[in-house]
This record gives sequence, structure tokens and C-alpha cells, in this order.
Amino acid sequence: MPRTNPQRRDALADAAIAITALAGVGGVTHRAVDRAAQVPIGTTANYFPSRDELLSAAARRVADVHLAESAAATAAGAAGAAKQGGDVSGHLTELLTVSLVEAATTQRARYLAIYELQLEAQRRPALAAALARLSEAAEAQTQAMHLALRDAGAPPGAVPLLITLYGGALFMLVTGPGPVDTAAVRRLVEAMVAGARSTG
Amino acid sequence: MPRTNPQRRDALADAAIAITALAGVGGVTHRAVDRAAQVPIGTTANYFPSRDELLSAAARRVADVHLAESAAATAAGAAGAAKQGGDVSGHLTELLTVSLVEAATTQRARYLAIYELQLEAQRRPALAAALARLSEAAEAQTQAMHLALRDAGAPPGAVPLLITLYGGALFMLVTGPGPVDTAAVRRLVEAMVAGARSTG
DNA sequence: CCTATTCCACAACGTTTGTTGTGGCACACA
DNA sequence: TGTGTGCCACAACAAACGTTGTGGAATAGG
Repeated sequence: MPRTNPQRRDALADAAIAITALAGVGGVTHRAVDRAAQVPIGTTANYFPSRDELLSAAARRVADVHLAESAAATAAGAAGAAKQGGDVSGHLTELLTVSLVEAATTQRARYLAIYELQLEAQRRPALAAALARLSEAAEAQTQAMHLALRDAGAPPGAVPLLITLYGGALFMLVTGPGPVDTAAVRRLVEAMVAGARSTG
Repeated sequence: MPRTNPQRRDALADAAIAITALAGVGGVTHRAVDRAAQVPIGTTANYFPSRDELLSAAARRVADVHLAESAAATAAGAAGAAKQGGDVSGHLTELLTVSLVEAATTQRARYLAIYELQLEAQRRPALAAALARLSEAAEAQTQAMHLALRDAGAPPGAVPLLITLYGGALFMLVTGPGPVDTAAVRRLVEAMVAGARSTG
């Protein structure tokens, strides 16, 4: 039976996420998590008896944290949009640009972990299920996108299209070489928004 | 000292690629490659004494194969464009659409392997160097893009931008859930091309 | 036919892995 | 104070890992 100290569970899952970003999914072992979390060897194995549960726990944890943070960011963005008034399309561009740059710099480690887990999920159904919650986060965050694009006269299919473009650009920026240039990202976002709006 | 039978080397590297796509980078071990290639245990360890060399060999091999195939595809595409005459932009859209659908269906396993290797390359410099040759392939294949976009009056920065969008969309299609819909991919490509052309 | 070099199959090493079992600590309840 | 009832630290196991070394087969040159 899995143990149920919630704080310990989260701390161990956080350590597993850090290892995933640093050493890849292959580096996530019970003992490695024990060492990273500075707990006695055997602790992680008690909380997550199998490796499948360990990786799924890391996925759930990363989804939880990401959901919480992105909800806060979306609220802040919505507040900024309401204060700014017009130019919804321009504001959307700025929102996506900031979001991409942040993801590729400040939160790069987290996204690397997510991509590692996503690839591993191709052959671990439990992991895939745990990781599916991240899609909900994306949909919640794109509520603002819906409104902005509709006000800008974009066709209804534009939002999922823009989400795909955004997700792809995110991967390229996070895994690509070299530093991230904000101006280049803005041009990229402008092209994405313009392309999504042009869809008929 | 590494052994030098070229055919054996390629066959072992091909087996390593297949394992990477099927079981992930973590599944690529000397013994696993031996089993997959149906050679006596120890053979792979003789050809690639360390794991770093084994993974790098897989990366070089996948780059070689991809380079050869994409060169052939580009030649065929260029021939089609010359025969078709006008409507370079429409032809570019069709070219990218076919390329994306093929990548996400027929060649899905290869791209999964490439993404696995790309993430592992974040912490293996030798792998990163071996994988860098894939960028050359991308540049060679986009020679047609340059011409088509220039003829369509796009700004000079449009090509790298389109490459980024294309690469990102590729990842989303390959790793995403569900089957690939050609019509949806075409809409995606149309948005990408339109967005790239709109850049100023 | 003899020799030397190249190539390969296999054994062996110490280490690390996933997983399970066991014993003891601490705290709640009577 | 006595007694359970979670919770956890640790030991132990077989299996698989990366890596290195060794002996033999095959082949080419003289």
C-alpha cells in the first residue's frame, strides 16, 4: 500500500521532476529520488512501489504545479487586457510572446521534463493518463485566446490551430540551441496569429 | 578499437534506431541491440565500446538515412514544381502538407527516435554533435522554400521562421494523440505559409 | 604450408536497477 | 500504562547494466 504523507509525496515528486529535467527519464530511479530529496534510501520505494507509479506521480505533480501557475498567469493577463481596452489582437500577441519567452527561459527545466515524460508516455498508458491533465491547463489558458480571436474576426477553427502552432513553437524554443531572442519570438508569434486569423 | 565492417555497423545502428523508437533511449543497450539485430551477444559492444558511441552512431545513421531520403524527395518536388509552372505558393503548401503527413504516418517511428535522441543530446555533447547534421538536411530541403517564398514576395526572414513553424508542427503531429487528418494538416500549413509571408 | 593480422564470440567484473519483505519507531486510544 | 495501528528505514534478492579482457576463427601475404 502506498504511504500517505502528502507533503512527503509532493517533495519526492518534485525531486523526480528535477531529475527528469536534469538526467532524463532514464535517470529517474527510486534511489536517485531518495538522494535528490535527501531522504533515507527506500523512502521513495515505499511511496511509489513501482517505477510506473513513480513516473506517473511526477507527471501528476508537474501538471498540478503547472495548472496552478498558469491559472494565476491567465488571471493576471485577463486583468491586463481589461485595463488596456482595445487592440485585443496586439494584446494577444504580447501575451503569447511573454508566455513563450518565459517558458523557454525561466521554466525551461520544467518543459524539458514534460517533453521527456511525453515521449515516455508513448509506451506507458498510466503516464499518458496522468499527463493528459496538462491539456486541460492549455485549454483553460486559451480562454483569452478565444475571446481575442473572435473579436478580431477570426474563424472558429482558429483557436485549436493556434494552440498547435504555439505548442510546436514552444518545443522548438525549449529544445533548440542558442539563447532566446524576444524580438524573434515576437515575430514568430505575429506570424502565428496572422496565420491563424487568415484561416477560412 | 572499434571494428570496421561497414555493413555490420549500419545494421547495428539501424537496430539501435528501431529500439530507440520502440523503447526509448533508455532501452538502447549493447545487449538489446545484439538481440534486435540477431547477432551474437557482445557484437555491439565490440563495435561501439561505450554507450556514448552507440547512441552517437545511431544519431549519425539516422541523419545519413534522412539526408539521403530527403534529398530524393526534394529532387522529386523540384521536378514537380518545374512541370507545374506557376502558383509557387500553392505548390509550396502542397509540398509541406505531404511532407508533414508522411512524417507523421509512414516515418513516425523515425521521428520519434529523433526526438528521443534530441532530448538525450541535451546532456551528451557527442550526441548533439552527431545530431547536428540533421539541421543541414533541413536547410538543403528548404532550398525550394527560399525560391517559392521569394517569388511570392515574402520578406527575407520568412524562411527560418517557416522552418521553425514547420519543425514545431512536426513535433505536435508526431507526438500528439489520435490519427493525422490530411485536411487539417493542410489548413495548418496554409496558416503557416500565410503567417510567414505576412512578416515584415 | 607457415605466419601474422584482423575480426569476433564469449566470459567475467563490479555496479546499479526494480521489487519485496521485515523489523522497529511513534503516536493514538483505551 | 498497555496495546494496536499506521508509517518508515533498511536489508536482501535476482536481473540487467557498461565495460574490459581473452581466446579462437578466418583470411591475406609470403
